[in-house]
Formats: sequence, C-alpha cells, structure tokens
Amino acid sequence: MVTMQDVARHAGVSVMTVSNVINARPHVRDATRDRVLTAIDDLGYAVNAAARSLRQGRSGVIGLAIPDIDRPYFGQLAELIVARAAQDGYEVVIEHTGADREREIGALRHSRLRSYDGLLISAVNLSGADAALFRGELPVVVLGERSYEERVDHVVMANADGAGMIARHLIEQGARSLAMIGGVHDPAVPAGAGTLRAAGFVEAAEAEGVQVDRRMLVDCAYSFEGGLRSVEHLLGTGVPFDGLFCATDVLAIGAIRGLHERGISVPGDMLVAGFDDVPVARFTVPSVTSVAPDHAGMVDAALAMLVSRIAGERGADDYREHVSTARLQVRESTRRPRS
Amino acid sequence: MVTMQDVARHAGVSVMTVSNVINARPHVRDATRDRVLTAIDDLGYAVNAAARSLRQGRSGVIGLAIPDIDRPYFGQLAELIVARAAQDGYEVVIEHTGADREREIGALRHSRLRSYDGLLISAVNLSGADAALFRGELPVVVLGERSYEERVDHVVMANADGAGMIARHLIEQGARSLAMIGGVHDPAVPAGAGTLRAAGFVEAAEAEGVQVDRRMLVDCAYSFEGGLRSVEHLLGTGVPFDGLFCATDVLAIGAIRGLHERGISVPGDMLVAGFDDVPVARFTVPSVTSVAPDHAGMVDAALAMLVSRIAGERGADDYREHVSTARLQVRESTRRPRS
DNA sequence: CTGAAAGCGCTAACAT
DNA sequence: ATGTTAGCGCTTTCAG
Repeated sequence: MVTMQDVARHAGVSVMTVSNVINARPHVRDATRDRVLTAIDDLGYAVNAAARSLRQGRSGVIGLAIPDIDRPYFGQLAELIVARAAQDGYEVVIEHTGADREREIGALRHSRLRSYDGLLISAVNLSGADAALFRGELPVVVLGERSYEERVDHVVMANADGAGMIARHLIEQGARSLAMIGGVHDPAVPAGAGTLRAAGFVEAAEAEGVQVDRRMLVDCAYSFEGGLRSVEHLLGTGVPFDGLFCATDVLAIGAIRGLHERGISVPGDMLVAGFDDVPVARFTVPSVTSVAPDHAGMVDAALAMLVSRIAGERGADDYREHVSTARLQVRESTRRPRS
Repeated sequence: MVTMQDVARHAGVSVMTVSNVINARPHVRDATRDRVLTAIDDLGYAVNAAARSLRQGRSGVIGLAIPDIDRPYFGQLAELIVARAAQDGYEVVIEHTGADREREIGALRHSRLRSYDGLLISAVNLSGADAALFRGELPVVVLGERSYEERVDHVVMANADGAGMIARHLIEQGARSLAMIGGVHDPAVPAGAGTLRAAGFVEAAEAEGVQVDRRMLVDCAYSFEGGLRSVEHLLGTGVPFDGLFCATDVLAIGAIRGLHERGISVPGDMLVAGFDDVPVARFTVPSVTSVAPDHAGMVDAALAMLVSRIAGERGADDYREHVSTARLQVRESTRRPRS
C-alpha cells in the first residue's frame, strides 16, 4: 500500500503539502502542486478513507433506512439519493429495515449506526416515533411523511393532498362507491403513509358528498400479491364498489390483476388508481392513474437538511420541515369509457 | 464520543480486555466479560469503525457496481446481496455505473475503490474486459455473465440456455417467425448478456429448423420505453413475425404495451417472452413468460468467492467460475389460444 | 508558502 | 487470563 509519506518522498515535499494538494487547499505553489500530482499518478496513490475518517471524526457515509429496495418506489428513491449524496461527497449505505422493523432498527442502533455521519429514514409505514429512537445519537432526517415527533427534521410527502386528488378524480369520472387498499381510516392506527393517504381520501370524498364505507378500507402488505389478495377480499364482502384507490402503484397493479382474474374490466367496470407514479405504471395494460410525488424535490430537501445538520449549522431546537407537492397523473385505469 | 479507554476505566480492566470481549475472543473470565458488557451498556459505547479499519487494514465494505438500482432485476439482486453480505459481516455500498460506464468506472477506480475490501460487478452490458480494469487492485467477482478475461472470478448466468428455452417454447406454441429485442447476434459486438441471449435464442431456433431474420434482432436501452420503441421499430419494418423474445422482462412489458397500442393482442396475435422473472411479470395483464435465473444461488456463489478471495484463500492463478441454471416460467403471454 | 510533531481509537504482538 | 506498547495513515496545530 502506498501512503502519503511515499508520495511526499517521491515529490520531495512534506506530507502536509501532499495533504494540502489533495484537499485543494490554497497556498500551494503551482509548481509544487504539479510535482505532487505527478508523484500521485506515478505511484498510484489513493487516500486511505479509514485514516482520514479516524482523524476527522467523520466517515463521509450516510445511512439510508428503507424497508425494501426491491420495490419500484424505493428503488427510484435510492437511486436519486445515492446520486444526490455523491454531489455532497457522501456515500450511501442502504439499510434494509424489512418487515421486522423494530428488531432491525434496534440492531442497527447498537452497531453500525455510529459509523454514519447521518441517517435518512424512509419507511412508508414507519411510525413517527421510530425516528425519535435515533434522536441525539446522530443527525436524522425522516423522508416521506410527517413525523409526530416534532424534534426531528422531516420532508413530508403530500400524502393527504395526493389521495384527495384521487378521490375527486374518481368521483368526477363517475365512481359512486369507493374502496381503498393499503390504508385504513382509524385514529387509533399509527400514522404511516397508508393512514395519511386513507384520511386524505376519505375526507376529500366526503367533502364531495360521497360517503366511504369504513369496511371498504383494508390494510395489507405493500406488494403485488397484497394488492391481489386485498381486492379479492373486497369483492368477497359482497359490497359493490366502482372506484378503487390503492395506496401504492404496486398494490394497484396487483389489484388490477386480481380484478382481471375475476373478469372485472378496468376501467370498464371499475376505476383504479395508485400512488407514487412508478415507471412501470405508464406501461401496464391498462396504464395506471397515479399521484406523482416530487421525488427530486424531496430528495434535494432531505439531503440539504441532513448535510446542514451534519455540519452543525442548526442547533438542537431548530428543526425544519419541507412540505412537498404532488401532481395527479391521469392514465387509462380511470378513464371511464362513455356509456 | 465514548472510547474503549472509557469503557476499560469504567469496568476496571485494560482496553485489551474490552477489545477481547467485543470481538468474542476466548480467554476472558465470565465475571470479567459481564463487567465489561455492563460498562458498555452504561456508557452507550460503540466501536469506532474507522479506527478498527485503519488498524486492521480492511474496511468491511464491499462495493456493488450495477448500472441502475431502479430496475426490478437489479433491485432484486441488490437486496439479496445486501442481505447475504451482512451474514458475512460486510456492508455493501452500491456504485451506480449508469449509462456512461467507462467514465464512471474510471472515476471509481481512482478514488473510492481503495476503501472497499472487494468489488462485485454486475452489469448486463459490461464487457468482460472491464472487469480486468480492476484486476490486481482488489478482489473482484463478476456476476451475471461469462467474462472473456479468464483471470477473474465469475458467476455465470444461464444466458444462452435460458434464451434457448424461450426459442423452443415459442416454436412449440406455434410461432413461426421470430424476432428479438435487446440483443443482436453479431460476433463483432462485445459479448454482454444481450448478445449471449441473442446467440442462444438464434441457435436454438435454428436447431429447431426456424430461421431468424437478422434484421429482426434489434438492440436498445433496457427500459420500458426501449421495449416500446423497439417493437414499433420492428413493426415498421413490415416483416411479419409472431413470436417476440425480449432480453429482459422490463423490455417485454414495454413491448406488450407497444403492441397493445397498435391493436396487436398478446398472446392472441403475438407471443411475447422476457427474461429475469422479475416480480411484476406475474401480475401484468397478460402475465409475462420469462426465464427465472437462480438469483439466490448466484448471489451465494458470488459472495462465497469474493469472501474467500478477500481472505486470501486463493492465489493469483486460481480463478473460479460458477455456472448457474435457469428455469422456464410459462405465463399467459405465450399461451396461444387454440385456433 | 511549507514542515514537524502529535494523536484520532483501535488491535497485533508481546509481556506478565 | 489480563496488561503494555506500538503504530495503522491521515490531518490539526503550531513553527518556521
């Protein structure tokens, strides 16, 4: 392994000068810098990240806690975050919190956590309180929902607003009996994204004069399979409905599949809408109406918050909130053919 | 920050004993261990990863180079790898190589690379030679295709075999004129997964006595959009075809969408198959026939190889190859209705 | 503008 | 079974 010492010797300067060159600090003569750069090239030197981290007391790594990379929404998000973090000189380690969130977060807390400079938590069904677990231990930003713990930075997705857009759109397209999968409207349930979307959906619908039968709101795993099973469950109740809101596009695709298997046509017999506007939603048959969150804006805001907090620019009682916007993306799954 | 020193003082032992306890080394009396563990708990101590890395000369991090997390196949793969690596005590940093592979790999090479203990390269269209770039710099395993550089460990996906299964299946279902998107059959083109799949497809078809018009093999970006555009291109040639093989399921979904927009029914008018068996393939309408690679087996093999090489268990002329298997997963998109 | 020295927190090697 | 010492490669501080 070639060290800074070696480079310094090779270039005939001190290690400090090499360090200055590498870190682009001023007060280095051009000629000297060139000699150092040549030496670095000749020897194939690269800085030792561990030594730098140890000395500086920071690792240049941020953790990203998500439940599941293998879901289009989180994949999209992870990709944006990795790219955006790189701009600020940070690497990203993805922490898979999975189904057994509590246990995994606990494990994380006692081990790897300390080697991150900051943590970004994005979990569709994370209760706001979870974020508090980390408070004080390291800079944290919660991404995707309002946290009920006030003393944490967060970036809020327009869950209720977006769901409201869907409710109004479904009604406008002629739906009269609404159902939803992936969220329930119950104050007793902790407020994850599903709950917030359910609340926004129900409230907007009722504001339009359409009552939503609470039995027609069902929770489920956020997977294709979950969507398929839930729609079977709804059909099994015997309660008729003609407009279905799914808390995510993945659920919507599973639901459309389930309806198809029962011979129910979308949008002919049933309007279906999702949330997230994942890439595949545009290409399925029928394509899926969805709510497009401002992913890029959210990621930008979250990283700016995290970086400023890591830099210690804000004190322990200056917590920020960024409220994002959403846009309705109408596609085939809710375009009722004129009848 | 609380250090090992602090713990040692608090427990009334030396730092070495604390280190021994943390690393589960033998020769520590139970009573002593308990005292140390209590102290760790009391003080909320966690080891400093940077210091440990510096001392040990290894980081406990492996890099995973993939072109794009936000694609179902890579998402699936990344998730498996992260989980499997954790079992061996490694963290995974995802390196997005993106479209501009050469440049990114170059950048990677000169900076972050050194802080990884090993590198896993998985790129559908990586030429085997790229892997050689890293040879000697750090342990590397190429995942997903045969590398033409012999002196590198690799895990080979059953590209040609899987594509052959599709060819035989399409013919058996009655297809007589075949086309393919996402790969060309041309010895001059570097052998990425697309090329290997194309070769396997063409050879199996011709072995069955079905010639494949070379103009009906088109390359394209591995995206939904790419699939849609390519199928439009194929239809534009005016050459009739009734069986379409897509190099990935993402392409197949885009292609089915493109066919749908032209009023061509799948599987009624055209049989379509993909590759990768991504989760969504089972839920689209129609569901997509695909080749299911043994993801878990490949990931296991790749990590075992990488870990053993990091441990220095194999010399510079002992390179391994793991050949994976594939399974045909027949779904609606190729079930020709009896006519 | 450049150099010398100290030390970040940990563990390998060697005492005891 | 436990303690002592040295040093990993870098950057911060202070001197020139």
